[in-house]
Amino acid sequence: MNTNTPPVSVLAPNGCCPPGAPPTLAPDTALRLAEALKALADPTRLRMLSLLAQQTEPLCVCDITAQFDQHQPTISHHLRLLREARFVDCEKRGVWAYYWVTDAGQRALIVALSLG
Amino acid sequence: MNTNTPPVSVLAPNGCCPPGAPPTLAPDTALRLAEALKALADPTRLRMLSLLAQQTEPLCVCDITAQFDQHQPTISHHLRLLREARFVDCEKRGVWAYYWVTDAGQRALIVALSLG
DNA sequence: CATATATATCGAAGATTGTCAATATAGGGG
DNA sequence: CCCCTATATTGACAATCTTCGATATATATG
Repeated sequence: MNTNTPPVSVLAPNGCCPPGAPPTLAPDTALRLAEALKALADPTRLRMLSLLAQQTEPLCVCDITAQFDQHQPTISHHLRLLREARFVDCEKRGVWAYYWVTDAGQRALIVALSLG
Repeated sequence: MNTNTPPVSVLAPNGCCPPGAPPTLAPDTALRLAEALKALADPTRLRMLSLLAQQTEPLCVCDITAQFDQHQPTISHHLRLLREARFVDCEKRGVWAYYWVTDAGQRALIVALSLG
């Protein structure tokens, strides 16, 4: 189907939603979704999530840092944003901090990748 | 499953990907995905996409503008970003510009909504 | 042609974000 | 107790983003 011509019908005639159709987005829902999307909308964070999602065991920050060109505070900053979005979680063991992907983080990554 | 404890196994032991598992993200792929996610990561644009996805017919800019609290240049700016991301397309008829959601835009909206 | 209207573009102000150097915190080893 | 190392936090700066007023463009109408 050619999306460069106006569609005869896209979704939801008369406000009634056909199967699989997104309903109208309430402003507060849009805000919440936008926040989750912002946490994903950075190449470094996407790669971090991908890296963590491939691990059998949680990774410590120094191993994560080694995979990127950015400096340690920057990595720490991105990990914090991912944590605040509940896409990763962490645990301190001695001097080290170990990170892993949450269920929500895995779903988010799969969702992001599906954007092609 | 409790995501607040380190997982025994998340995905991809030894770099081998289990069914449905995201592969490592190449930097250029991450960049491209991040750009698409940025286009989605705004409450106004999410609501615009949702509004357009519900229409049987393309909507003209003045009708879109009427649904939001922002001024016309702001709406025009957001529509441009959605267009550059190929999530919407438009056509001029006389003085009016009519917008509709592309296939990619519909997929993106569904994907965004699936973030919960 | 003059005017009115719909939309886009420009330019600027303010907010947010990504990055890093410097510093703080805290655990482990001598 | 002192030092070394791993990580987090702070503060600064540049870049990017959102928004809006002003203006440009283009079409229809009288």
